[in-house]
Amino acid sequence: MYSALYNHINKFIDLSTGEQEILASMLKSFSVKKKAFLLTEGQTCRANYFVVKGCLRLYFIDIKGAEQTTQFAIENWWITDLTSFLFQNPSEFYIQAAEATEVIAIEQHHYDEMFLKLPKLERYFRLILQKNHQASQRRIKFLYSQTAEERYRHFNSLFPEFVQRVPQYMLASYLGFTPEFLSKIRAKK
Amino acid sequence: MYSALYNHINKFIDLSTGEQEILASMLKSFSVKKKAFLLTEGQTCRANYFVVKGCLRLYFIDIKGAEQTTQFAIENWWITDLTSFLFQNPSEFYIQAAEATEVIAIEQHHYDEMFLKLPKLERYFRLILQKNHQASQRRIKFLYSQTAEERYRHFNSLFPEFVQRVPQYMLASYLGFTPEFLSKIRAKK
DNA sequence: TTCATTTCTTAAACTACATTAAGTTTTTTG
DNA sequence: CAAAAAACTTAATGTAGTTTAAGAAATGAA
Repeated sequence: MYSALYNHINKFIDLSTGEQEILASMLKSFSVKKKAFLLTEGQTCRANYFVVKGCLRLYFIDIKGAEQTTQFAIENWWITDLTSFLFQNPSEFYIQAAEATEVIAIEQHHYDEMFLKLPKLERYFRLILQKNHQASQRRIKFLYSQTAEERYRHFNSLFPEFVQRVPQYMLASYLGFTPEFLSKIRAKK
Repeated sequence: MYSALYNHINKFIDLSTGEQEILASMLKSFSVKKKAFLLTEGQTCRANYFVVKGCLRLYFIDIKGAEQTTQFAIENWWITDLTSFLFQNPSEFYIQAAEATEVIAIEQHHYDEMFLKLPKLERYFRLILQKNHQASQRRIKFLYSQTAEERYRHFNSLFPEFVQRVPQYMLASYLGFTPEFLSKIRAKK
């Protein structure tokens, strides 16, 4: 049922079968159709989502009405609007499936309970959050260090398969420019 | 000696006097003069730094030779180049004191040991990293949602005292524009 | 308290990227 | 598989922010 998550957890800590069962009682697993939403603006973010298969994205709508993608999550990544999730207040973000996606969710009312019942998971989530923090530091450096064109070429060389996987307008907003400009860059060469 | 850190930790978990002593054996505390470096490009980041008093900044030098500030840390914040710290490989960043600063440091060779000896601290650092992740999500949204001028005015209204505290050229690079443009904005009104 | 260094300001010329708008291609859906 | 919707392209025009360069002000050191 939740083996994708158990496998991931076991890369970082050892979770016994008994502990897996306790964890299972606090999880949900389900499919999300392409373009369906797990969160929309104004809603409270109910869960922290682990992607088993597929791709989710986190975005918001800016003042001009344009979608700004701030994060993607593919297989074995967690994604949520952390502030809305932790404090159960209204979100300014959307979480949408960029592809048909299978997720495992831990809802907020189980989140604290999980750490009480399975304190081992403190370590797992600390390590996951460290990876997230590394990713954020890399991301910020990336955004500050290059022009839009360089950012696209660099991203494309690092993750060519991912670039193929999502629509260009999502990628353009993730990289911080317009779809029109992305077209222009691609036409160049 | 380390009371600023103990106080901070005790906001999140309960650490006994005995546990504080164990922790103390893995910490160092020292002063950093204004403009002095805790890390420079090419060096391996030795420690994770907790600011007791003062202000540190994390920055890198971009292709054009300009300093790009990616993070500030004031009282009660941790700062490090996480990738270089965790994997002990050469950093592309500098960590510099923006003011005379007192820090508490945990060096890499004590970091894993700390979690073995004091597993309670898994929770503390998980919660700290959650706060960091919230801050990153806010930061990215902020960078993507507004023009340079709006970013400055917004930041200035949120943290007026901090804006006074650091040189404008550091702030400009943190907000993603040039010092000249910041001057222009400020002259406007 | 003076000299040197660092930081900040001003302004003109420039450019990377946005905007707008129309047309084309691809994907989705009944 | 046809029609509609979504995604992508092209190109002209516009602009927010950069670059360069020089001078002014503030800060720090001796």
